[in-house]
Amino acid sequence: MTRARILESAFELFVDKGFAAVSVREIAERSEVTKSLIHHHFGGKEGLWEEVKQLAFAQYYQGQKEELDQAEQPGPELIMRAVINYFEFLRNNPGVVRLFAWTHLEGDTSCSEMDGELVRLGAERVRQAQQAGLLRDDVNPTHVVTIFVSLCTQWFEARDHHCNWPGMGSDQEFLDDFLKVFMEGLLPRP
Amino acid sequence: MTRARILESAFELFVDKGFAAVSVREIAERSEVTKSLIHHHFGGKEGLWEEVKQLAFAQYYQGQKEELDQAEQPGPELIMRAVINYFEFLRNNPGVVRLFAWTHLEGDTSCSEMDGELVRLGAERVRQAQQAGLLRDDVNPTHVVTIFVSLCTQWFEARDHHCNWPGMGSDQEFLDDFLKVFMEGLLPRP
DNA sequence: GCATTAACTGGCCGGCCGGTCAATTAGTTG
DNA sequence: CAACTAATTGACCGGCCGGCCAGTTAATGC
Repeated sequence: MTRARILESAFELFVDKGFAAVSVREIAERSEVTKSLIHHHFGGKEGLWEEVKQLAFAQYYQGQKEELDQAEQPGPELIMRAVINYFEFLRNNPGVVRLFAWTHLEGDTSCSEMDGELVRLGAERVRQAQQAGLLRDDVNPTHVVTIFVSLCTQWFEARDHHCNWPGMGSDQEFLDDFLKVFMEGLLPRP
Repeated sequence: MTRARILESAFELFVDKGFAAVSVREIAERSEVTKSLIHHHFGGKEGLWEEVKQLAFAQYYQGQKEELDQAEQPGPELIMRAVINYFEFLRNNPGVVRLFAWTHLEGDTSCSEMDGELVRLGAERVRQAQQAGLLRDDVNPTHVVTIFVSLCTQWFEARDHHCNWPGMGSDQEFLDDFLKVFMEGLLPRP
């Protein structure tokens, strides 16, 4: 469908250059339609941008919600699996990562509630594990989730940047080291 | 001086909206000069952008290098102080944080060597502490540095975004919790 | 098969974009 | 003061921007 082709081209370009640096003409050319048609379907550049974002957000939200909704006994293993899952999602969806980054810089907070809900779910799991004595309880559960989320996010956002740092390992090696430190730092203190 | 006033206005606008979304006219208006003068002094929009970035990078590099060059016995306390120092720098220079973020998204790697050098210095400190038996030695030192750099960076980059997450604490509270988990996770394993 | 709606086109608009240039003013040096 | 340089201006350029609209083609329903 034409609509989908436009959305795809727009996604690629927005991911690559950000909203301001992409022209409607460019999107039209890549999706092999006329500029007018984009206007017809999306109302304008802004409308298209919103729809692209919404699609990406929905994809993100759905994938993460699924994982978090699986009712299991909270504990270190569950937390770790959630982190790995999140890490994998970002690895497989670099476009979404960049779209989020552009969006944040532009001050768009439309995905705040969505993200807030996911964080709330994650923090609840951490809290349960704390109450069960499986994780140290002297740290804010929301902070724990934020640590995991921020680290995964930044790893992929700045990947091109720090992949050249001396001594840097692969995705997997970084994740392993990062989990080693945090999972053990989260264990109950004697 | 006029040149400095232009640079200041440009910095503010670029920080706020990114390179593509700022017009030379806008910068001229804010700094109360004519568009032509900007051309005269900086050669064009691109030239001004480069100079703004270079100034910010220099400021960043200088501040961090100073801290890292202080010859002290490496150990957990030194690492912790470096983290706190980095965190404070970002807190006090939100503009620089955003400029870095825009720059990364645009694929500019001009600050990669600079950052690489800082990371190398930090990793060296970690390695020394590992060899002295003060930190666990089964993690890549570069990864350790990357972990705390990424976390501090992301905290301030996405601050507006996650400050509304339920249960989120203040800058200080987050830093405290992060250090609690991170520093204990780095201790030598029995 | 005819009416209605949706998909799609090309051309045009006013406006802003970055950049250029000749001319003017201010500052400096001898 | 004169001569030269640097700072600064305003007017102007071609080009691209997003948006609009009248019109055409294609699909849909009765």
